[in-house]
Amino acid sequence: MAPRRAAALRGGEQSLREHLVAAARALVARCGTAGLTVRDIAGEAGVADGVLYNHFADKEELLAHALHAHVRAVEAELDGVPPRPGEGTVAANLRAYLERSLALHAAILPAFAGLTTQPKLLARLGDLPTPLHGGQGLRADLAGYLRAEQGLGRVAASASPEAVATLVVGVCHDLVLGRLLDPSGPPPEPSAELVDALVATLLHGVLPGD
Amino acid sequence: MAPRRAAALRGGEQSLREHLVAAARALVARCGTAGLTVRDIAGEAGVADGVLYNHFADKEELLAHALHAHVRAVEAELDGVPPRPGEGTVAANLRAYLERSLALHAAILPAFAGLTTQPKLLARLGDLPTPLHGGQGLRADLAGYLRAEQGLGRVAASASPEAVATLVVGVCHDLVLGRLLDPSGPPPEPSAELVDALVATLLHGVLPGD
DNA sequence: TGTACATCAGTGAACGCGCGTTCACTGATGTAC
DNA sequence: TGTACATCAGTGAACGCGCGTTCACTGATGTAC
Repeated sequence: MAPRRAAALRGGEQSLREHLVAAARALVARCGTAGLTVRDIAGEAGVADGVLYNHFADKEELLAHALHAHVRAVEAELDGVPPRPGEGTVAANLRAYLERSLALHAAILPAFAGLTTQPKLLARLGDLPTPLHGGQGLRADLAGYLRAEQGLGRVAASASPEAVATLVVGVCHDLVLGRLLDPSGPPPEPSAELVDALVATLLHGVLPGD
Repeated sequence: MAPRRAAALRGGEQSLREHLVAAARALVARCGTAGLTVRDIAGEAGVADGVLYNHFADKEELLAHALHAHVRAVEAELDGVPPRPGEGTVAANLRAYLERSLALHAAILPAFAGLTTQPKLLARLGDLPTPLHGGQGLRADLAGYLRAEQGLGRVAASASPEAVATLVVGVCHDLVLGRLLDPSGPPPEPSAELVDALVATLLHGVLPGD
């Protein structure tokens, strides 16, 4: 009772299911889910076209797992830890959050681009055990950080942590989407000047005499 | 030398080309370009499947014109005129720009969703005479408005108009994208409280004692 | 230890469907006489 | 004015392709004797 083993797995110890998710994840990270075929995935995995149906109900279930794995991998690769309230300066911490968020979205958004038009895949994603953050975790972290700084008096009590978090995440969407819609675009990183100006705006606002 | 006339045009005076663009525009506005077939368009137009190739090189050229028309129509429908520097208060004007931008993106982004994954269509869009603004016009308007207010001393000289414009447009992307990725989402309009908080953040920043 | 057999995950050719696109045909209108 | 013909945009059945999915078959491994 030990049947055939996939040629691609000879010598490895991974299960074929995990192997398929890993292959799909590599492709999704590179080109997103749109235009990705089951044959592409089987080819990347070095495995027969049909096997995936021995482990997943359909293509979307496999892709949902691949997206899920990708997001968790990117989050795990974010270097350093999020800034802690009371340490350093609020300016430096806000900049750190902005840069973390930019890195996260630059790695994740391309994979999610086109997802809005794949309701079947969105539904499969919703079925996964841990609801997928998709950058929402970082947004909540930032809002929490700001609330803590309000408690310490380093951020105005009148400020809205949710509004700031929305502005920060929004900027990331904007910068990454702009690049996706213009393939001849500039290098991935936004200029240090723009990041400076964004942080300064969030800190001081635009009104004169602050 | 007056050949056959499309059944759907009987009584109308539009050219079939314009009729096709209008039909495609209606569908694109409703459901975006992803999953839209040439048969859907022909059906909406009440016309034979093949006619579009008498007027356009391919499906993408027609869709590019449809998107173009849609953006211009939405821009034309935005009510009122953009705030003018020196009039009213900066706070009210910033809010007006934010609300204009939200309305614009709510109407346009769904049609652009999934565009990142259609390079052929992106290329066709780039071929169109007027380069498509896609909300970039409003961004430039806002930056220009802020520069003018700087000249009048109502906005700090140290502020960055580009950063503020990026934050405003980014928020719109964020709010609309969030709704697209969660079909069970809340009503289109973000709460007045959030808009208030966003404007206040842009005006005053988060630092205490401003 | 050696041989015949049962198991069942992996294999990949084949199926069916929907899509973009083509093209032989249709038929309303203008022209020739 | 009336009739025969030429024009060519519109028509829609058909083509070819690529996709997701299926399923009869393969063959490495464990079991029976």
